[in-house]
Amino acid sequence: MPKKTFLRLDAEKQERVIRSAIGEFNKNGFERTRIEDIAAGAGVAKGSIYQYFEDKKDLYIYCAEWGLAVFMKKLDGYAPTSDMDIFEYFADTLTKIRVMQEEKDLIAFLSLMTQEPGLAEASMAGMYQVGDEYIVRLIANSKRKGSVRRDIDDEILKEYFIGITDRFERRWMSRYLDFSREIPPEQNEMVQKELAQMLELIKNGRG
Amino acid sequence: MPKKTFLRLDAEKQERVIRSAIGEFNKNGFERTRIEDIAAGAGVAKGSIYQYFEDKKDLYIYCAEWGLAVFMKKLDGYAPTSDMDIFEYFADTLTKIRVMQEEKDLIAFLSLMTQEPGLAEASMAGMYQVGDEYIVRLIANSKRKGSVRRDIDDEILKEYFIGITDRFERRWMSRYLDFSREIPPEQNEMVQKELAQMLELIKNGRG
DNA sequence: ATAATATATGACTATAAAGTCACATTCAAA
DNA sequence: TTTGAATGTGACTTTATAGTCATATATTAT
Repeated sequence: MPKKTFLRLDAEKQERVIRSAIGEFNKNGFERTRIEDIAAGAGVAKGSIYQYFEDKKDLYIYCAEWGLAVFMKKLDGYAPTSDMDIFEYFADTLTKIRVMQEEKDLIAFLSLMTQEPGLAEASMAGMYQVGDEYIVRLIANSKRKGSVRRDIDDEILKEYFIGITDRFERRWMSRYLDFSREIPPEQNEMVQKELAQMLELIKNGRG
Repeated sequence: MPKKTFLRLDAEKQERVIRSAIGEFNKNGFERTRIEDIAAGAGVAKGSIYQYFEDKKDLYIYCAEWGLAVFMKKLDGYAPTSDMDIFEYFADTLTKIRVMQEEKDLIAFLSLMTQEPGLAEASMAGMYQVGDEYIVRLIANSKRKGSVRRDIDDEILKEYFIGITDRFERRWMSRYLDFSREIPPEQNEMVQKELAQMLELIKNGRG
């Protein structure tokens, strides 16, 4: 838990500190990250970090919570509507990728977090859960509408969809990491073409 | 590179040291692992570790290489034959899971390795490549035989198959982690049932 | 049996970075 | 404009553990 001093800081400075920390943790992992570098990156003195947080671990955990909250808020704008079909949802993957691409540092941090032993495991649970809930809802909607077969267990369908989409999202996302802002149109076309093939496989099978 | 002293040790002692190191690196990550603990786990003195390896990093890299070699050898017995169909291959997933389950520590170590910045990235490449090559060969065989449709790019098919199977393998593997040796038969039945549903989705589609 | 060489050990040293703190600076209130 | 509280700072202290080394023990050669 950050100290009250940190919470009284103006939002801009808070974010500067957290983003710097996330960047460093991301680059080096928890142990190899030096508080001094985080401080330098945020343009404050090392001592200040200790005015804000109990210790390095406290800072890390706050980064996790903060990052998770920001990420979830972003994702929220991409939540499936109550009667949305899973295919409609996937059709718009490009938007999702773009949203995530804006926060690539954050996402990299969140996914590395899962590997840090004994730090923020608790915070993580929530993250996966949200994604899972979306898929579960979409499967229910789709079964109701008849666009997804009803003879397969929901659990299996969930794993199947997550397996495929995670893999492709990662693949596509990595294509956008290099571009800072302007994305060449052929990039988008390429993704759309691959997406179409992916959906085709899901719909008509025979791998 | 280990020192010659280490290489002259009898195989049993070498393995004890490496397995202990892998266990510790696995549990704590590179930085948080104490050489003293590795030594204790292997039943040798801390100083001995430095008779065997240049430093901690040297030991880590050797663990990576050793682990990779062991893993590949195990996997080798599970390579697809030159005319094997991808569905035949998947049908026997249970064997693969069992083989991997015997080396769960090793596998956990190898997959965490990818996250350690600047240590054994080079060694990793080989690992993924092998799995990829298997799938590529299986896709070619299957397209030839007609059990996989020919109108989808190999690259897309590869991502699709790896996405699904990775996800399910992870799921199933985690079920076997708790059991040390005797596996209740209903466990195997459960996996077989899920596998059947997974294959059904791949074959006939409609998510 | 003796010498020479290789291996084992754990108390010790060096070092890097976490965490502290006395003092400086800024801010807000009266 | 003075005063008290909050915030900022970086030189200093502490701590943890990587890595060393003098010495002991085991092994091998002659």
